[in-house]
Amino acid sequence: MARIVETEAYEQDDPASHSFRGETPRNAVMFGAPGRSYVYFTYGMHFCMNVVSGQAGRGAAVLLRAAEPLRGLAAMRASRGRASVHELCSGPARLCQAFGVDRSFDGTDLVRRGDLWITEGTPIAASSIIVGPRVGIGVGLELRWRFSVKDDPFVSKGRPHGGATRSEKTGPSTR
DNA sequence: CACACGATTGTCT
DNA sequence: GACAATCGTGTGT
Repeated sequence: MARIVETEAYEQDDPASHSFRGETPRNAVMFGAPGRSYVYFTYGMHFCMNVVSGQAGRGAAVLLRAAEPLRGLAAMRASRGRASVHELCSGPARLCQAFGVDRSFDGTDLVRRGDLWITEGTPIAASSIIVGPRVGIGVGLELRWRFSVKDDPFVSKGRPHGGATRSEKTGPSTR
């Protein structure tokens, strides 16, 4: 179980989004019902997980980039190899590895409690949410759709994140 | 069918 | 800070 502390949004009219060029076998889940997980394989070795966030047919999702481990740390370490608590879930692929998320979780209903789900967590003050450009993309940098908890030690090290704060809502938890 | 390229991470210098 | 690892996917021939 972990508390999500960093996310990025992707939309269909967004050159950085996997859904930008339309539906394909890989991103099909993105165009389906919201609340499901879109898991993709990248760099020949990593999985990353998103929460489908648009209406069916829209192709929008939120990438989960980092989380604070809360329970089941031993299992996370077993999946990731010995690592400090700060390195267990601080990155989209690390998070997936810690939770054992692979392509078989593509399309999982994250609203319903099952093997993997997300539920509402403790509210985070709008003033504590940092907004900035997304990480690891070459286009769409003008969109500041990366959100993270200010000064949270479990945020990924993808890039310095000194943006302005903005309004948002909560910090849920997974499994 | 061939090929270029990742919404990354870990290791080495 | 630089770079290798490693292969599914999308695009073009």
